[in-house]
Formats: sequence, structure tokens, C-alpha cells
Amino acid sequence: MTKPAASPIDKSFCQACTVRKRAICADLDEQEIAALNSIGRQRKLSAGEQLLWEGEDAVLVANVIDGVLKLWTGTADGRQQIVGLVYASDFIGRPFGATTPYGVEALSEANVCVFSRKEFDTFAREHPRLEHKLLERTLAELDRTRKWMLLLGRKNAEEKLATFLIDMSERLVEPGSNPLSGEPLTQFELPFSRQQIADVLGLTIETVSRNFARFKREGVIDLPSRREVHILDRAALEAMAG
Amino acid sequence: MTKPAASPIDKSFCQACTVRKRAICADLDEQEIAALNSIGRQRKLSAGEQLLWEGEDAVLVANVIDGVLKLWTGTADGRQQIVGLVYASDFIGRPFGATTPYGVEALSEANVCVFSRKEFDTFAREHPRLEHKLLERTLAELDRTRKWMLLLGRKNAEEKLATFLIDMSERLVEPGSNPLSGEPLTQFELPFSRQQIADVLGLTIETVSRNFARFKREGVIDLPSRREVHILDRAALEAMAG
DNA sequence: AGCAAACATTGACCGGGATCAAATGGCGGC
DNA sequence: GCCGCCATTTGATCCCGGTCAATGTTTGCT
Repeated sequence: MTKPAASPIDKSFCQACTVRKRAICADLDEQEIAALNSIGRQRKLSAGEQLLWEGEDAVLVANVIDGVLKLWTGTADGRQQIVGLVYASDFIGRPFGATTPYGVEALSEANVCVFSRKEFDTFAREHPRLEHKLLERTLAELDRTRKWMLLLGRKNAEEKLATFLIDMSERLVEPGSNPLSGEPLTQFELPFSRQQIADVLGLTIETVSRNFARFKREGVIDLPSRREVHILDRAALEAMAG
Repeated sequence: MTKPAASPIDKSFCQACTVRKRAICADLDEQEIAALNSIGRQRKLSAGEQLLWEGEDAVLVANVIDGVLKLWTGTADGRQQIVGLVYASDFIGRPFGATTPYGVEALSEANVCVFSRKEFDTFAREHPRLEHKLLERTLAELDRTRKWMLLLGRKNAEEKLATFLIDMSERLVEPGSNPLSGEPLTQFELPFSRQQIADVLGLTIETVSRNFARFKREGVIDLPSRREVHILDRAALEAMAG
């Protein structure tokens, strides 16, 4: 149910949303966005908070407004693999499906715009432009995921870590802040712990640490603090990435 | 342009297509299917023949009518990773994209129904039911792919091979032939060489061979010939898969 | 049938990354 | 500032799976 009169400065309304033009809602008109707004609500997650659990009923889907979240699965004995990372404007959850295929957990503080999965499904089926956006996003995500399989299956530790750093430098570009969009960063703050990096790359924390130390020793990167990375020699890093 | 009067026994026409009810065309009506038929054509591939090359312009998309194909990427120095396997009724190619993200090669003799990517894109955008089918398929494929990342990143050789055999026994079920659909097979013929299995699992051919030999020695499976597999103790195999 | 080439198995050895363990460092709370 | 906790680094050792090499087995061709 739409609120009688949403204030123009109502932060919960889509109009004020920072990802309005980048998320899957981008192509919707005023009327459609109002309808979508009426079934969604904003939710704040703190770092480490889990939004969805693998195997549970697929109750909700969401858009990421800001923050970084991980998608993960694991084996019975506790080994964990991060199978995806989602950033502002990305979509979360499994529309048109009965169960959630992997856990979703916030790595940083994050804001998401959540919908009941069933209501979202119905809305999506009635709005082909939305479904089209979702399709394009899903196809792109599938491409990215498959590319990552080459890393997991065939690259060694050095190549994995170098690829990871290059990838981060390209993805952590603040979309609004940087006018030369597309330019990779030479310094950035990792939103991940060493363990999380290990879980993305299919390595152990020790191997990640040792290779970071080596990259630093060789002058390829600098590590001013635990989570800060400066890329000193991008060409070398790219060569290492294979 | 539709041919003046397609014969009812014209094998090239969608009506006669064996995957008519399972591929993404399933929800199209007579008129729509005729329009789609007019922009597609059937093509036969022999084993080992490559249909699409990684990095080239995305010129075509296709439906698989029968046969098995692999999707693959590799590193500059020749290491290869199979990032997907496609069977009858699956969709191939990258709609709404400029370049083909990975190579597509037939593993067995195969028949595919190919479309110009641009013509397909246009048709899809005009037919939301088709786009919806494609979306559901892509979402399912993404789930499957992410599940495979756990195998590549965190499982050891024994777990990888056991998982692979379980997966094959579930996927190689002939859709029409078996009335109890969903029942996994206890014996089947692998459409892959040892090298291809290695490239799916991120292992070497020797490790695959040694583990097959061990599984056989332990009485979990039997290998009557190079490509035939009998599962003798499914429970044990599932336990090994982790 | 006989041959060659491709494919697969088996063996010996090695090394990269995992594992186990200990030391170090950074950060929040008081 | 000091303390305690936890993340990270560093070190020592081990072992799984890769590499190299030789042998065995299909398969297809003439």
C-alpha cells in the first residue's frame, strides 16, 4: 500500500535512491517506480549480518543501495567458498525459485532495498522492461562467474592474488565520485579480511598473507595498513595475473 | 521471411523439433514460433567442431537440439578450464552482448538451431514470454555455475571426481526415454575424454585416471570400457562427494 | 590383419600450497 | 597509556596433486 502522500524528500522513496539510474529499476517510469516502491522497503545491515541462508525458502530479493555483500556456500566440514560479491546497484536473491541457493552476508555496513520474492516475481512478470534489465544483469553476472572459474580451476596462488587485486582496482571505483569512470584505481581500501580474500580465491589465509608480503617485497604493491592497497607497478601485476 | 507453405513433415520446422517443449521456445504460440522459425536455421556439428570462439564478435546464438557441447576459456599458456556443459534444449551464446565470452565446442556430434544474435535480440525484446524463459534458464545456470565454484575452489581430487560422477548420473538421463524422470542412472556412457573431465574439474588427466582406478579398486564404480561407468555403490560415492 | 596415432594408465619424483605452531601487530576498552 | 583480544604474519614441515616418463590399450585406416 502506497503511503497517501510521499514527501519529495522522503529518503525511503525510490526517487531519492542513489542507485535509481543504475539498478534494475532504471528503465521504469514514474508510475511503475511508485508501484515498485510500494512493495519494497529499505533495510540497514551491519557488517557480518546475514540476510539470506543457503537452502532456506526464497522469501526475499533485494537491490543493494550501498555497501558490499558476499554470496557464499560451504561444505559440511566448514570449508567456505565465496561465489560472488555484490556492490551498490547489484541485485540479490533468487527470483522465480523456491529456495535460496547460497548465503548472503554483509561484509561492510550496507543498505538494501528488499522485496517479498513472490510480490517481486509478480511485478516483474508484469513489467518486461524490468525483466529485461534483470536478464542483462544475470547474463553479465554469469559471464563474470565463469571467468572466475578459470581462476579457481587453473591459476596458482600468485596468479590468483594478482588477478584479484586487478579486479578490485577496477570494481571499487566509486561510480559517482570519479568523473573519468572506467579508470582503475591505484590505491583503495579492501572491504575484506584476509580470510575473506582466501575464501574468494580458494586459498588459505597463510598463502594469501605470504603472497601479499612477497608482492610488497618485490615492489609491485604497497600495504600501508591491513586493508589499504597501493598498486605501484600495475603492468607487473597484470603480467602476474596471466 | 516464412516459406509459403512449410510441409508438416519438414524436419527443419520447429513443430518437428524434439526440444520444442523444453527449450526457451516452449511458451511461444503457433504464430510466434513461425516467426522465430523464419530467422533460425539448423546446423549439424561434428565432434570437436568449434561453433564460437572466445573474444570474437557475438554473431550468433543457438538452441541445442541434441548432442553435448562444452563452454571453455583458457590462459595464454594453454591451460584450459571448461566453464559449462550444454545438453539438448539448452541455450548457447551471449544475447545482448558485443563479444562472445567463451569458446563453444561440440564434444559429440550435435545439432543446433542457430540465429543471428542481432535478429534474436530484436525478436526477444518483442516477446516477453521468450525473454522470461531465457531469464529463468540463465538464473538456473548461474546457480549451477556457482555451485561448481565450491568444487573448484575447495574440494580435493576425490571429492571432485565423486561429485562429477553423481552430477553426470543425474544429468545424462534421457528426457524422453525414461518415464521415471528424475531418477539418476546407475550406468551411463560419458561423453568426455579423460582430458575433458580434467578440464571440467581443474585437475590433470593423471589425477583423474588414478582416482578412477582407485574408485574401481574400492568397488565403488566399475569401468567396463573407457567411457562407460557403472555406479556400484551410490551411497559411498555421495559420501565421497562431500 | 597390421600398423600408427591417439588416448589412457601407471610409476617415480617433486614442489606448491596446506597444515600446524608460534610470534607479532593493531585496535578497542578502560 | 596499558592491556587483552583477535587478525595477521612468519616459520617449519608435510602431503596431495602436478610433472615427467614409460608402458599399455583403443580405435581407425589401409
